[in-house]
Amino acid sequence: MRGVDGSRSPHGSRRLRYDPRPMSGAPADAVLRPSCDPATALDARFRAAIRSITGADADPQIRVSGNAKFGDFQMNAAMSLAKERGTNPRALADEILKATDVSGIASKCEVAGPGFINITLDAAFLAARVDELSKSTTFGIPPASDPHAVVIDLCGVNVAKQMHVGHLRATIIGDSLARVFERLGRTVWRENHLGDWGLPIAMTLAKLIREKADFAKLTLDDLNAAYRGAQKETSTADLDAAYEFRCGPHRIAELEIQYEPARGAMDNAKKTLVRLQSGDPDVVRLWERLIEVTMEQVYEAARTLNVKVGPENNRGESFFRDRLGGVVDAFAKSGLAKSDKGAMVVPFADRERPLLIQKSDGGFLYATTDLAAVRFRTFELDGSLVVYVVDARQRDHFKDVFDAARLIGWNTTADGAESALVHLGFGAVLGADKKPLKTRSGENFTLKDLLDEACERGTAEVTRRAADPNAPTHGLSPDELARIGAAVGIAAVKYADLSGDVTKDYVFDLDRMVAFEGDTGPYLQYAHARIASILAKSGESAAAIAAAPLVLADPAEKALALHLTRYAQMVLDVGRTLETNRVGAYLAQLATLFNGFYQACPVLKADDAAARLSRLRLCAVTRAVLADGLSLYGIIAPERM
RNA sequence: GCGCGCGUAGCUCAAUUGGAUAGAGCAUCGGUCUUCGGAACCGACGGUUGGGGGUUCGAAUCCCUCCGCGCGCGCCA
Repeated sequence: MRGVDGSRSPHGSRRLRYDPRPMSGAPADAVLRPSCDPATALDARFRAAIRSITGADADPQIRVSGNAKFGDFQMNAAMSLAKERGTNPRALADEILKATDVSGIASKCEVAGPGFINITLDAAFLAARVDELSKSTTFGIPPASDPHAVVIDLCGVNVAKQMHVGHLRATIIGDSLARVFERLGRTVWRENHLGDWGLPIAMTLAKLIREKADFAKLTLDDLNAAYRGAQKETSTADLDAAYEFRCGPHRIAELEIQYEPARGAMDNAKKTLVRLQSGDPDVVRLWERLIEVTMEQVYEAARTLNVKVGPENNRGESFFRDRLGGVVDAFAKSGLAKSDKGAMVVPFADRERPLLIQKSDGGFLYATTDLAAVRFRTFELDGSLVVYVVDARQRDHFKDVFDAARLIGWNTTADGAESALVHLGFGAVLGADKKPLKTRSGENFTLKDLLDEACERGTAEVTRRAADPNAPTHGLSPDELARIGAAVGIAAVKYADLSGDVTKDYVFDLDRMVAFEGDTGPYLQYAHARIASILAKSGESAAAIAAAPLVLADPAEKALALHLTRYAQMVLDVGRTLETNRVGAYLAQLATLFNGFYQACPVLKADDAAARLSRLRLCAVTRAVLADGLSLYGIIAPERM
């Protein structure tokens, strides 16, 4: 089971990175660069100048200026290069600047501070980049160079268990990453590694059979209750402890009698497991019904969340059940696994803790299934990148599994390309008291509770505003308002989660999550709706707007345009770092810059027709980028709200 | 005991991956306001980046150390 309530392993490193093209052999300068980003041209020009001076290929370190007063970009390489050469950084910056041809790109370049080169872009060059971006069907993102697939392990739901707030993260972070890689032109596999096999499921099944439950009418609550009941009635914790602490024979005998029913229930569960494993059609049918009932909630949550997870993504533990023996054999034959106290373990050179892949009773473990899944994902799904969006506490587990996979060479695709195996461990879900929310304590928010609440609050807010006769939403049907309200409420929840560092712990605060003001999902939706409104009111055709020449005269126009051209690089960066919060930061900045532009530059009331059309075009490009960016979070951008 | 992670404004979080004066939102206070959509905009207040030391032109970021909090540690998943 992939449960977010699992009890294993801590965080991944704060900076989660992997080499996106590990064995492709491509030279560094072949790294994808969007041509609509001015930084690409600047990089090429300064790189050439540096090569002419030093004779070496060095990163010119082109960065967006942290402060607008320094211009649009800065080149930072002079300082580190001067250090290597033992020369004066400012003098080297002067030399580089003299040797750089910035004609047609920059209107001003100057050396500042300890050796920065501040660059102000030429307005016409910037306008041309926006023009290029607006004509691109991929928003300027170059075609993917890696033909292999990206595999994303997400959702992590367990059969017979209610989804709770923790599953929100595994689901929407995974889906968002999948959308990013789809935007980058990669083939993406969303893998829902269901906990649908093994003793816990058999225990639940055995209990339901014994109690003659009506499987046709089973609800998820029934399953949940049976799961818990089965766990409880088979527990022999006190007895196990008595053995462990070598209690006297009298005490143990006493407990043996007390726990006789538990032994019986467990025996019964094990017999059910054997029937299930041997393919007994009666048991298999009931087992399938268990999965069906469980998954209904997942599909419903996915619909509500606008997440692309359905039956086609189900590939759970049961899928790998016939491959587990092969996993152990492969490790045994290659000499990587050895017998230890009757169990099979894979030892590691750099640490004490081995990876247990087979129990002394012959049974397989979580790790065995994961190893089978790694092999499937790299060899059969052709994944050169396999991302596991799973609770950060399972870090040690994945470190072991990935290292074992590398030892045996399963981290390669069928054609021999190296696969990056990455655990994206998200932080714990904490309560207002900063303590982890306990699962199965009965009182905690289920995922459904959260989503219902978000949709209700969103609908209430939209309905309240629609009561104003001047509101664009005035007069819409209750159904329509509820549809928009749900989009707003869900946007609030998703944005609150995805716009932070997902590897950090997460304070579950419903009021904050469904806030509609400030740096929120609805703020972005609002900006989108407002732009859509302007475009609709303009009376101009989309074709006329798209063909308008761009004139970037006002600083607010330039600032907005510059940010638009950076969209492609931002998406590439998310693909490289798996940091979904970059999308949110970019979009919030975009909305803020648009609002600044909106404040400073009249659009419909512009002084002349050319400026009006140019500004309408900026609006249109901004709207398109905003909508595409929101789609990377799976957030719907309504025309009115 | 061993291992891992975290610590930034009152609160929730950023910081272009080592760059210039650490930025947003919320909250508080003040302003814009007969509006191209106020779910907005502008401003003020708020910081010894847990403490200390080190590396260098330059550190929230890298190294060491201490403090505090959390997580994990082979026959569950």
